[in-house]
Amino acid sequence: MMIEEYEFKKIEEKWQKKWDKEKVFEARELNKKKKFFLLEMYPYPSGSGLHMGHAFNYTIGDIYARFKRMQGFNVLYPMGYDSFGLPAENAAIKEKTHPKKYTENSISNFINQQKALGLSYDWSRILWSHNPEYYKWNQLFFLKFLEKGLVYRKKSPVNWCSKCNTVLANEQVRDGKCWRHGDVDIEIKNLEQWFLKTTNYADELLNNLDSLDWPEKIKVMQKNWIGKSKGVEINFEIRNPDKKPKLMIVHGWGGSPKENWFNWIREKYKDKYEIITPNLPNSSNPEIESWYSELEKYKDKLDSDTIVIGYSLGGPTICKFLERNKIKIKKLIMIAPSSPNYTKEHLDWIKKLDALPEEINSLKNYLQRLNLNLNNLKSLLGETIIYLSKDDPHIWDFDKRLEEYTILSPKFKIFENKGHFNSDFGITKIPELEEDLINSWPIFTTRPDTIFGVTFMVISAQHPKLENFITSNQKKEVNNFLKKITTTSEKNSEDLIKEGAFTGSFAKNPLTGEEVPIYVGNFVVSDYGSGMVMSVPAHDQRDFDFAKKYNIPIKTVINPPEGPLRNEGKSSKDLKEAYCGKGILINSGEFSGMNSLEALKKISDKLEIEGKGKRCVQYKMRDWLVSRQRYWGTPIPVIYCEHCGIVPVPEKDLPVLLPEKIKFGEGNPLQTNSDFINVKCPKCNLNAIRETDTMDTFFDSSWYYLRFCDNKNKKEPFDKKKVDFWMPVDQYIGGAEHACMHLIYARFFTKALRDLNFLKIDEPFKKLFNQGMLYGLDGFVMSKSRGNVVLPEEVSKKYGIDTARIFLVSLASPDKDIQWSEKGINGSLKFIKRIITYFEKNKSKKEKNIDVNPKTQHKIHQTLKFVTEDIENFRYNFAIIKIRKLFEQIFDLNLSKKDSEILLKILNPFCPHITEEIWHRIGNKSFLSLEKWPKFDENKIDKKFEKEDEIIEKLILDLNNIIKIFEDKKTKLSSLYLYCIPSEKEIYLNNLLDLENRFDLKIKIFSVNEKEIYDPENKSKKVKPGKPGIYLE
RNA sequence: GCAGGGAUAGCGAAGUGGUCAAACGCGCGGGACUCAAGAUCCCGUCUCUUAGUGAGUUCGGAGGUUCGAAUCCUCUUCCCUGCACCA
Repeated sequence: MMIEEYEFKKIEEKWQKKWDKEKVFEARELNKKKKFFLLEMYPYPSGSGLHMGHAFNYTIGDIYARFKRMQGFNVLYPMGYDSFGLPAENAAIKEKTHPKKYTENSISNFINQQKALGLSYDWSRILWSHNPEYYKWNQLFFLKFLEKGLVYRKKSPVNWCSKCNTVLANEQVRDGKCWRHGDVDIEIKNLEQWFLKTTNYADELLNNLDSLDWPEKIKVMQKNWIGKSKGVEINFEIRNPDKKPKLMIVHGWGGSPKENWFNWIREKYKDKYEIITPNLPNSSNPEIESWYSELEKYKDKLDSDTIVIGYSLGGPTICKFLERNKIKIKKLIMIAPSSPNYTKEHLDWIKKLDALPEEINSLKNYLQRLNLNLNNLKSLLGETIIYLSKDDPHIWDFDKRLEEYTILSPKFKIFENKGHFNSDFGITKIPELEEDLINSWPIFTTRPDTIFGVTFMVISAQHPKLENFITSNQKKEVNNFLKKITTTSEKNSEDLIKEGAFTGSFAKNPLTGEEVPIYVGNFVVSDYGSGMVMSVPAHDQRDFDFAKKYNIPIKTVINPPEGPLRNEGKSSKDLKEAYCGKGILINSGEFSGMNSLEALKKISDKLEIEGKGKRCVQYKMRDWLVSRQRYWGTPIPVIYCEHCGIVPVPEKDLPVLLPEKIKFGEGNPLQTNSDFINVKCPKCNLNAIRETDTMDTFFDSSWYYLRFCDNKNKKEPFDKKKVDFWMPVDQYIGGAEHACMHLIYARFFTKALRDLNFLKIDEPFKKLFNQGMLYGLDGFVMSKSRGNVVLPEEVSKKYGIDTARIFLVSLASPDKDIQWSEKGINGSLKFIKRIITYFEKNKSKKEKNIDVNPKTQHKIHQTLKFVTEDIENFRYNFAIIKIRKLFEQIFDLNLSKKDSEILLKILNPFCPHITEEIWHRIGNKSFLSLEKWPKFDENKIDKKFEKEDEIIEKLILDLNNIIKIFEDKKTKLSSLYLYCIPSEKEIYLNNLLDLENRFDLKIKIFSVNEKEIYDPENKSKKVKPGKPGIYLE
């Protein structure tokens, strides 16, 4: 049966073909066996093919799959390709070919290379994301998310990579650079893009982490990424001496700007607001167009800093106006608003009115034409507050009215006895309105205990509302500053000096009443909290640096619990740094003397009671920007219609196919493809255009594991029952680089799909294993461009793929990064050869003289036990060591067929081809890969053998030492006399033959208490337990 | 700066209170086999010493806790990975 090295290749191919042909590794939904879903992160099929790094990766998974399969699990171990994406598109452009052709070529190379590694995938489950049968479901999910409000479109500052020619998600920006192009600074562009509302699940994503069996490192990374902080949102009243914000008041049907409550507001707020009071048509003429034409006059006056009050019918009227003109305002206050939509009940109610028939008719007409789309309106309103009274005679169904407006997520203020707010009391009797008319900004802080130390505010230089703060006096200074920070490209935030400029506006501290200046600064993040911070220079290092630079007062309000008082005998100029710790409050009014923790609670309470703030949580995590301005991805299934706005592609029209005939040149080829862009609007059937952005490829990889459960389904993304059967993934294997991207997105998807009733589970990946990275000879990550790739084909040509597999996993524990080097691979080859030799020898011995020594049994079963545990826990390196040791120990023994087959079985996951071949050659017809994993017999394991072994090993060591000395003296030895304590005599007797053979000596063993003892040098006196006396001659 | 992980014999890499001069592999040295080479097998591989022993110095560096530390604590140097002005 002699197997020679040159046969390796032939054997590998032979078994790979057989496994394929007999569908050995195909998974079925069988309930008899326990399921086990093992998954590796599906690879991007790189054009440069598969290198040793991949081989390392997949070997780790394959060993596990084979192990679990033999253990009797119903294993699902699939493979697919993350085949959309920028690199393929770029490579195709470079090589003047089509991305599809390029990608499919890469995939088929990948498959061949993977098969050559002997990986036991269920190839029937293969999938690739550029397949319309796959990305169709991306589009479906997108639409479902859109319906549920989990997808939205927003204009906001986004990250733009000039080399990728597209926007990037937050997660894809590192150090202000592109994740793919370390040399490209990210530009911030203000674009309208599609976002996935990942933040909806921020809390669940965070909380569930504890329940996951994942490496601590990944969990910590996700925790930091989500970045939850608890604090208080404090309202600071803002004053721009130059410019009063606008307050528009829209009266109701039959009203006029002269109403009593309106005069009251004008009087009280004339200093704080520029008050706009459109005089709308009266009740005898509620013609929709005439109302609009009046409002139209004020169109350009309204801005993002404006507050609008709409009373009664004025509420939905102003809503319609804002929606129609897409005007963003800061706050909408609706008092006793009419229903946003015309309904049957509405009509019934109108009929009951004591009004002229013409009036009723025109009101009916008005309402019918209102046709308000609250969904579109929502994004235009910064904040919405709705006043309702339960006894309002104009509301026919109170709960329904609440529900109608819920879509705007307003703050409802509910009263019991205010009627339609137009009684004799008038609206002046609602103190809450005053609270809503404060022109304030919420400021998030985790340290409300330092609020008495606020000496200035800083708004982000990137803030979209920055303009509202700049006074004409300060315009020049601010613009100079803004220009400076966009031109200096010291993006390394490490060295970024805190800079800013005074905007001219002020903010009023809600507790002290003190006014402090508002600065614009380069160190404030625009989309965290409200983009403005309260600065307490005495107790925050950043604020301190800033205050020093611009000579802003520093007010100490906390003394450290220990150490010198900070405010005593020291002017702020003497302070060297901020004190950021806890302590005792000073200079803090009624809170002075409390410790920080107590004050934090008390101050928060006070702010909440007085309506000046509220406790809240903030997350660092942002919503996931999924639009990409590139061709090679899933088209976003949306149509823009001039009349109907954003219209989702109807589900029946899916998939929106990515056109194959395209021209690369300037920008995204979809934009220049008229066949693709021009469509009829599904709603109104007029000409419309398609969205030309495609989806981030992380969208594809967020649910591919679900498709593996049912990859050929043409009717739906997957059969729910099949997903319920296989999911969650029992063991996921992949690199740590995806901690904050793929692994968060996939978790988000699972939760979102759960809430859309696609599946039941909360978490997709029960266990996660991070394999290490394989570095090239030069110490860098393997990549073709670096020229340091090692191809598995080359290695396996020299040594065989089984050798390579064993070598890779015995180098180090699989979670460690390793550097490739062929150094040492000979050891693995030697081991393979040893296995072959052993079975060759064993076979020729046939069934004679079978070793039945309990010690041998102990060794086999002990090893079996360890190896099983080691593989289970990904300690492959240990498993190999233990198997090697066992071979060493039994090499010369003639084991029973059953015992020797145990050896083959436990080796199979590591070197499947050669073991399968041996299995076959020793006369088995079945596939070794489908054999049962041997069970160790606890009864055969006896620790006493371990001790015995130790003693004998030591003896051998000693003997070797002594013999060497004699050899040096050229003395020939023939006899060995051993003296031991009586209880150990048996041990030596058991090993007598072995020792005699080994040393070619005649051996006599004496117990020290024996009378007839031959001991010329009194060696028996040295005897200790475990240490015999030795005499040689 | 913050968070996480490292530094172990010529190299790779185990080892987280005693059983540790430290698994295993590579490399290297010696031996067996061979005309020879390769392959294979056996032995050795911190230093000194020795009939199998004993002693000393080691686990990035410096201290400490302990009867006892590669392992625990403090400080420190260097390396990697992630995040980064998140209020």
